[in-house]
Amino acid sequence: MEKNNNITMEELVNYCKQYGFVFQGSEIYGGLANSWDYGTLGRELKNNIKNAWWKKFIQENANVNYKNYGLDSAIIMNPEVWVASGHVASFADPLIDCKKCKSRERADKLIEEFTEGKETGDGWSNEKLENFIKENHVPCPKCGECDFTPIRKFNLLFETHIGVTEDSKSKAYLRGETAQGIFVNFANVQRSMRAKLPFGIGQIGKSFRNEITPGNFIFRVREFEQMELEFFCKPNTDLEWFSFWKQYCLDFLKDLGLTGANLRYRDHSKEELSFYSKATTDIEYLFPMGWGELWGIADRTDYDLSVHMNHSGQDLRYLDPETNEKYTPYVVEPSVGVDRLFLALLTEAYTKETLEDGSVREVLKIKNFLAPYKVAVLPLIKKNHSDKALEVYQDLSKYFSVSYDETANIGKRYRRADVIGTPFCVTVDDETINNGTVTVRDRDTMKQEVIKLEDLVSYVEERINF
RNA sequence: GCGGGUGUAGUUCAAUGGUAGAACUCCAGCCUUCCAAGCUGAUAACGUGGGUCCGAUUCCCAUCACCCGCUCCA
Repeated sequence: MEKNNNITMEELVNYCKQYGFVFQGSEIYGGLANSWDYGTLGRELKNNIKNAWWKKFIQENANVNYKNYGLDSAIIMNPEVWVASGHVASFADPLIDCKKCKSRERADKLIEEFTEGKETGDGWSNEKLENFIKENHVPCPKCGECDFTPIRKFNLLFETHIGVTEDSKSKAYLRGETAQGIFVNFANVQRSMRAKLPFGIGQIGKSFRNEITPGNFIFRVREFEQMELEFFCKPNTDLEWFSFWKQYCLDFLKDLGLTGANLRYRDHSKEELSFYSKATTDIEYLFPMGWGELWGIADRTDYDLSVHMNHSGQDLRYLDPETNEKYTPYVVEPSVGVDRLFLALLTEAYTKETLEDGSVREVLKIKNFLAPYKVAVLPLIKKNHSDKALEVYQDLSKYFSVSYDETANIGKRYRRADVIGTPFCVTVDDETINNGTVTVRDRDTMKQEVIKLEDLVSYVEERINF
């Protein structure tokens, strides 16, 4: 299987732990499966990723043909939202285990395969599914036996209760995607922003899914962060916008520093398409464990707004001011996981570089605007220059995320900055005290430049923009 | 969920049924006017719970976690 050989997953996990990007969740209690905590540098990187997305998908409106609006909706919503969206029903796959070989199967899929598609098992009760399997001796595809456990439903939505009593009336769900918060607020945003089609609503936030099989470090976890844009457009213009956003997302990824060789589109086949979707394309990245979905771009048609209209009884149609027609907008959804993007960026950026003298330099070659720290301030000699260096550190901290390091010799401190991707090292020496100049050293070229202290902020500012 | 592997310091690796060793890292100090130098010192580990045993990091069982492969994937 094809893999990204730049770094193994194990090395990446260690790197993240060592330098404070990602820690095992609840580590002192033996961990909790598939939960990870973002450390000091991880939070910076994650935040920079989110800011970049927000800038490109919400803030910037260079294209006069549309406008995108921001939103931050609640994680816990009225449970009817999830009934309407179909999550309560379809997140509950009917799963059975083979008692002989312990493999787990979907009962409806087994029947579908067994009958070669004549029966799909869709919408059947558990009893009906179980009876059909027993009566027809549907075999386990692994071992051929027909000896299954009863059907168990695994609801992928996390359940919780509102209020202090655990009665069924108070049942609520943690959102399984941020998208529904957008759909239920479609009319609110449209009205309050006086928005005209086509327009998008985007938000960044945590979502929760009881995944059957999580794994691969932060690639698939039960608590994750999404950046979703729901782009509303006139019916029959959806495929154009679908193509548009496909390209826009790919360009964005390249702007973040992912290389084309590690990116590809993968169109969903008809069989694979979700029931709501007319077309779906994944942008996949070549992770250390192989190709994996990074970004899903889906043409959701008018499915979402329609089901919410039906279920809530509210009119969510759009009155087109040009034609005076009322219609339900179509939706194109580019949806990307922050954690996956984080993983992709570290996979891409981590570099072991052999220098001319044969020594090896570990360096995180990440774009400047994504780097956790923009500048490292270093006194050349601790006892001579740290007072002045601390002054510089304090001043720069007003503008950027800055680190300070006075331990060990200057070369070592340069390397420490390299390994976490800090683009600039500012060294304070006698010249700083006497002439007000500092040496700025570049992470990628390892070249140095002497500049005036008063020019430092603008020097860095010019080089860290997205 | 299945199969395989691995759990010893922050990291990489040793050894051992009876006081767990090292390298790198980190920290303090010395030295040092620009790319992991050197010297001195300090901190730091047997995933968790049972069992066998006089005694378990070592053997056994369970469990937890991670990695690899499959499976799955709104």
